[in-house]
This record gives sequence, C-alpha cells and structure tokens, in this order.
Amino acid sequence: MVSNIDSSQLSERSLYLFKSLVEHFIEDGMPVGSRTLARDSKLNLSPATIRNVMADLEDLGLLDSPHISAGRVPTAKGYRLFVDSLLSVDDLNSTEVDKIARELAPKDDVPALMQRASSMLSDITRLAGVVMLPRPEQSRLRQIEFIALSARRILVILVVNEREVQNRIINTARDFLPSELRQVSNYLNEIFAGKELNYVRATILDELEKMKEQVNQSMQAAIEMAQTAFDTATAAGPDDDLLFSGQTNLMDAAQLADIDKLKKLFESFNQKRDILHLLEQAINASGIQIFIGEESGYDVLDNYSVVTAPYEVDGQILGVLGVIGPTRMHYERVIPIVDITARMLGCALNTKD
Amino acid sequence: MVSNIDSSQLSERSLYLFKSLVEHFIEDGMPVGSRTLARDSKLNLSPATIRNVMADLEDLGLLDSPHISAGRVPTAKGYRLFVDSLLSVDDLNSTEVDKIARELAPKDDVPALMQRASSMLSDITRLAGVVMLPRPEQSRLRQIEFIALSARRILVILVVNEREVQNRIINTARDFLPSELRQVSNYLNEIFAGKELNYVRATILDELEKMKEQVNQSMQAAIEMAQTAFDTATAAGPDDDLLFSGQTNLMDAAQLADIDKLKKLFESFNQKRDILHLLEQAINASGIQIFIGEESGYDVLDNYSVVTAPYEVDGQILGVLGVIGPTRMHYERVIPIVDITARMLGCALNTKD
DNA sequence: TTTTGCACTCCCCGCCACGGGGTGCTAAAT
DNA sequence: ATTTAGCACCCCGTGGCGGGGAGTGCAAAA
Repeated sequence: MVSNIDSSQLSERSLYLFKSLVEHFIEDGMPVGSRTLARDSKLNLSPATIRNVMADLEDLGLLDSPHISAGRVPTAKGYRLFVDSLLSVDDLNSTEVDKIARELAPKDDVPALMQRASSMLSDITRLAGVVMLPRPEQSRLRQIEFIALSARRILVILVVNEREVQNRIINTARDFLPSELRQVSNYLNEIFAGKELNYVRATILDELEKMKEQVNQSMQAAIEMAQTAFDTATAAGPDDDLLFSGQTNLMDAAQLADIDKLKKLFESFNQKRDILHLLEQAINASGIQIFIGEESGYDVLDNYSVVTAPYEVDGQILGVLGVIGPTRMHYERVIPIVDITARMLGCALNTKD
Repeated sequence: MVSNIDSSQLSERSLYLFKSLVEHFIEDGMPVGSRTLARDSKLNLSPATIRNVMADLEDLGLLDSPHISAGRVPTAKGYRLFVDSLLSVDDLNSTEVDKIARELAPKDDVPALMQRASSMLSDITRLAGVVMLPRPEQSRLRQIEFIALSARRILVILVVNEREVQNRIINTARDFLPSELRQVSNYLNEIFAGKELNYVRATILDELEKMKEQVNQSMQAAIEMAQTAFDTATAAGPDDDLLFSGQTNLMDAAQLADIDKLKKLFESFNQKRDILHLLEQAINASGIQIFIGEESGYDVLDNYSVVTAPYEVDGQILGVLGVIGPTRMHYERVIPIVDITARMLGCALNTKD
C-alpha cells in the first residue's frame, strides 16, 4: 500500500515494457528477461536498454528478481499498477455470455441459483469461485407461522424476503392448541411483517419484553415464543453464507512448495472467516474490486488474488461474488466474467421477486 | 478379490513378520527391508531368512517391491489380510471418547449434528470424514401444511421423520383462501401421515389421480397441489446427502506425484457420486466395513482406504459414516473411532425423537 | 540516450562416483 | 530341511563437477 505507483510517473516506454513483461509472465509463469522482452516487444530496443528500464522498474518495487541472473517477475505492487492502469479488458466471447445467461436463468430457488453462480465462475475461469449470500441483516421478515408438531413441539416458519424460508423447531413449556397458535401468529405477523430481521431481534423483542405485563396470556405466550424462535434463528444464520466451488482448479499448477500454501488456503476456505472479511470489504466499494496477493492483509492469500464484484437488485447491494486464483491469473478475462456474472445474478434475483 | 489370503494358509512366523512389516510401513511410509525387520522383530532371525519369507509373501501377492532392491510394501491384498485377521484394535483413550460424546450431545437439529459428526471424525483421525445423511427413502411423512404467501403462491411444508422439515414454494393456477388451504391440508394429512415419502410419490399420487373425478372441487385442488408439491420435492432431494470434512488433512503428506491423484479424489468428493455409491454398499453390511485401495472398484480411491460404519436407531439403519485416508493409515486407531462415532450418533439421534 | 562488449552470476542439466540399503542365489552350517 | 553366511548385484539418493544458457551490471563507445 505504501506509495503505489501511478502510471503518470513512468514514461510511455517503461509502461509498455512493463505491461508486456507482466503479460508474458502471466502467460507462462517463468521469470522474463531482457532478451525475450526485446524480441517480443515491437519496440526495436536492445536487451541492454531494456535491462536499464527493468532495473528502474525494480527500484520502484514493481518487479522482483528471484535471483540475480534470473529474469524479472512482477511484485504485488506491480500487479496493482498493471491491473489499475494498464489492463485492457477482454470482450467476452458471446458463447460464454450465453452460457452464463442460461445457467443463471431464474428458474429455481435462491440457494440453488447462488450455487450455480459459484460453479459458473469456477468453470469458466478455471479458478475457484465464491459467492457470498445476502447478509441476513438485509432480510425482511414477511411472515411467521406456527405449526404444532405435537402439543409442546412447535415448528416455527419464517418467510423472509419473499422467497426464503427458515424453519426452527422449538419446545414450549406448556401445551398449545392449534387455534391458539393461529392467534399467536396473527398477532406476531401484525407486529413483525416487513421488518428487518436484525431489527426485530435487536429492538422489537426488547420492547415486547417491556410490555409483557400489560397484555393477556395468549400474547405473553406469543412474545415468549417469538423470543425463542429468533434466538435459535440467530444461531443458524451466519454459518453457510459463503459458497465455494472449483477449489480443485487451484491444484493444477501446484508445485511441491505451493502445496503447503494451498493447504492453508483451503483451510481458510473451510473456516470462511478470512475470506468473509475480505468480501465484506468489497461489498461497499461498488464495482469490481481486486485484491492482489498479501496486500489483502491475509497471508493465506499470499500469491493469490481475489477478484470480486457486488451483485445488486434495484440498486441495492445484496452480496458479493468473485474468483480466487493465483496472482498470476488472466485478469483481462477474469474481470469481465466476474463483472457480468454479478450483473446477471442481479437480474436473476430481480425477475423472481 | 481373486483368491484372498486366509491367515490359516500361512505359518505363524510368516504372519508375525508380515504383521510387523505392515505396522512398520504404516508407521513411517518407507519400504521396509529384511535388515530392519530382523532388527525390530523379537524373533532372532537373520535377514536372509526373512528375505526368504518375504519372497514367499510377495509370491502370494501380499507384498510388493517398488523396485528390485528397495524394501517391501504391502499390497491392497496385503492390507486386506492385515485388517481382517491380524489387526489388534486399540482401546480408545477415554478423553477421546469423552470428546466424541460431548460433541455429539443431541443439542440441536439433525443437519448440524451430522456436520459435527463429520468434523469429529476428521479431527480425531486427522483424515477426511464423511457422513451420509439418512436416505429420503427412509423418511416418513409426518405432516403436510400449506401457508399462503399470496393468493397464488403457496408455501408447502413437509415435516418428515419427526424432525426434518422441507419447504417448497408452489404457484397455483387459481386463488386459494386460507380456510381452503386448511381444508386441503387436513385432507392430505389424513391420507399421507406416517407414509413413506417415496411410497407417497410412487403409489398414492397415482391412486389419487384415478379417483379425482369422484371427489369435490376442494379435494381435486388438494390432489393437484400434492402432486406439484411432491414433484418439486423430488428434485431437491439427493443433492446434499453427503457431508465431508477435513479434506485438507489429506494434503499433509502429499508428494508431487500424489497431488494429481489427490485432485481427482477431491473432485470425486465434489461430485459425490462415487463415494455415495461406495457408502451405499456399506449400508447393508452392518458393522464396520473397510474398503482398501482400488479394491473398492473406484480408481479415484487407488491408494486410499475408506473405513465405514452404519449408524442406527432402534436397530434401523439410517445411514453410514466413515473416514477416508491413505491406505497407509492407522487402522487400529481409525476403526474404533469410526465405530464409536457411529454408535454415539445413533444415540444422539435416538434421544431426540 | 542507446548500444556494444565484457565479465560475472546463477540455475539447470547431465555425468559420474559412491554409499546405503536392498535383493537373489548358492553353498555351508546347524 | 532349515537357517545362515557370503557374495554379486541393483538401484536410489546425494553430492561434486563442468558446461551451457539465460540473465545481469557496468563501462565505454556510438
């Protein structure tokens, strides 16, 4: 982060050479030296000249050499410059766009849709895909119903956001009749309908608690049941709000040395914590967001980049999706894919409501 | 499978040596030769003698030598003999038993319990754990309810096996009043309650179809709705009936060559198909079941073993759980762990009902 | 400012030698 | 008839050595 390089600070030529170097490296993963660069770039420059330029770029922290006398390799800072200022994004080949559109047709329920979005991302990019599900804070309660399983075991059904359904089973201290349950749910629906889930939890339940003495017995029961229901509801929430797929794609080029890092990365996929935090950062900065290597602040991501885009419905951001792969990835391809997938997912979610 | 070796076909001594060889190899993963074996076994035999024995064992297909002049390594057939006749199973250290018991305390819903069982297995064995969820065939429908989301969108709730809940949203051709829905669900509950899900799908729905003309309009609606509900219900079923965990444990010892196999294995975890089939085989043979290497018939499992045990409630097998790891695993530890986890899971499921 | 020339560095590869751990076989010992 | 000793042999892993290749930095020429 310290002193990022701005493209205006460098000559046209340096930038051009830098760009081709990065492209070259992304292509075949080997440190690239002055000779190769001299050969491949249209500029008719001798290797020596290019060496000078490269030395300057190295001083600026854009390049690194694994050893003296190997070629140069882009640093995280280098990728940053490349991605921010130098990258010319591919136009997506229309069969791919079609494929995305087809897969994300709004034909079934939200979780399945999300799952397909994630698989899509990994399939097309041949990297790992990730989709962050809409955070529960943004879910509005639409309806609450109670069904008696037996006299004291009651199934609570929360309908959220028009399409999501959550269930809990709660055990009550005393028996309830079906008619009583209907009363309770009517009462709660009146209070809760349209409210935000967290708001319900944080505020309304407290208020209800306070007025508990002033209402009749049925309503007291209602309040208690609501409390238990939302209590257990909290617990189940933030567990599976990340959907990964295609992790195995990352095993492709893995060298012996990498496998250890890869293991750590996979573990952090399982724990979800780090990745979740990262995506939460991305949720606010609307538009494509790219985290390169350890600059993300999570050292499991050393040597890996994350490309994210938020998806939204009616201008309201619901979540984030993206792709995780080696820093040395084809950004020019990945970026538009992530971008368009986010848009299409937004559409798919929209038309369903 | 061709001509498995029976321990009675071999001399006491051969068996003893074979056993120590396997143990030795499991311990440190290197081919073991006559010298080492002569040194470590209490028998006072010269390496030469042991070489003779080993040559015999190799002829029987129990051992293999990676190259002439490396030590010997057990074959799948060898492991089979070892596991079937030679293995002395560890007593579980009581802190581990406690841990399992604590984690599998029946404190919450079935999916979470299953998930914890899987994590447990992988944590304690340091291998990959897998739990197969109760197959839908064995689920009895307990209750069916309809909730109106709007006039034409109806939430169907299936309560299955006392504790599982499934939801679908269906769209109807005409409007329904809540009172009408109550009628419908009463009607369907009367017919369906206690029936097996698949049976309902396969048989009852057909019968209903036939008698459709003879009943009144409400009942016709009921029949139609039941049809749609169970239609969509089928689709969602067999997707996530396997819970894996601790896959990353398998990356520990992975050599460069292994990583390719490992990738294939991980991919088959994702597709679930092969593993599912394997576990389905295990569901009938009650008790611990061990699949060694490619003898399972799935070549992704080449060099990996699967140790499984069915878990049951009231003598009724609900599913299978197990552990996947390199053929070279500590069976004497893994087996009792899988065994006891299956039992405890059974208990946990039982006390909840 | 760019290029040429040069000395230098480092990795990679093949080669060789060698030691260690193993083997099979045969002949001797028990 | 087993078991052991001895022997020749195998083959992997390591380490040292040399050369070729790719790349570098620097100084001097263009």
